[in-house]
Amino acid sequence: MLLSTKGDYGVRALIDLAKHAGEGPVQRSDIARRRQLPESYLDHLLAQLRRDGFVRSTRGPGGGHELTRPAEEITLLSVLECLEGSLAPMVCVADANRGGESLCGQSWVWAEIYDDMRARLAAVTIAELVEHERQHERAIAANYSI
Amino acid sequence: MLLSTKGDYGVRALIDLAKHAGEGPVQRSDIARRRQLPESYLDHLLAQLRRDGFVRSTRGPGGGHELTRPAEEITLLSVLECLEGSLAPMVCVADANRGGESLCGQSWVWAEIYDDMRARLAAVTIAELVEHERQHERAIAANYSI
DNA sequence: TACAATGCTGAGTAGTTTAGTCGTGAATCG
DNA sequence: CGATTCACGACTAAACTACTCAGCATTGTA
Ligand code: FES
Ligand code: FES
Repeated sequence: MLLSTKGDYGVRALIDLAKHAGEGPVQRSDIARRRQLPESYLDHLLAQLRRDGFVRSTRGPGGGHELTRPAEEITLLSVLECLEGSLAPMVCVADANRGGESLCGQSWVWAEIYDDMRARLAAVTIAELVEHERQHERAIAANYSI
Repeated sequence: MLLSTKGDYGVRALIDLAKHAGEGPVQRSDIARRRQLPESYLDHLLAQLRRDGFVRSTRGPGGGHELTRPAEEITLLSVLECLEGSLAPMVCVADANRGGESLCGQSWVWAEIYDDMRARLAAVTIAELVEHERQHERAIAANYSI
């Protein structure tokens, strides 16, 4: 039932990019270090994200990666489906065969769960995750400053 | 993200047992044939279900498997967790470390999704699935009789 | 132009998981 | 006893995961 690490890692990377948006390209090595990801693995994830138009990359010195659009417009759902493929918990509720007859009498439950899940993931943007993180940092800072 | 077939198969088997409850032990081979499951695989699933107290088995001629309690008391969640282990979609939201600090800023989303999912699965019983199946059968029958 | 910094790509890989099969043994009924 | 049924563990092929690595392509700077 577990997602692979790809989705998690990819979202972490995009959060990092969003946080440094407007400061020019961010390098792979910086993302990897800050977010605790294996750099050579992150490489592949960024490639996929680029293919799907989430990021734009520039080579050469001073190069790196940037978001192609504001973080407010990037939903968690779109990122995860880019990196993980379909998030369907059962083959019979995958997007392809939604018209097909219910095979085993429990598929309707999974269909409901899947719809819920997608709705929740579609309602969260990378920008919100960045905001959450900033709030969390402020809370930590406040704790120490008291 | 996909569940393994174990959960699906196991639920199918329990639906079959529930449907024939009160008619004495049901044999593996019958379940396998009716529900289109590989019999020698079903074997392992029934073993697990027995270990966890969902079914009781008797050997010898006329032996087979029966539910230990009414289908109304068996939730989908309990069956799936028996056969699949934890259904957590991310390690960081697994039951073990629910107290642990959020690691990467998106775990709260997954925690919400996981809670939703468990709630939905806990709200459905094997008895309801049997009822659904019976209604479906009646609908088919009605269609043909017209 | 040389060269260093950076990203791009595909091949390879060790370990794990999935979805089973098979064989042997144990219990039970007649 | 012998047929029937479940019980259990060993085994396996195929797929997937989470990587690493080597080599190439592109770009900025001196
Ligand atoms: S076949 Fe899809 S839930 Fe059983
Ligand atoms: S570490 Fe759990 S969602 Fe990222």
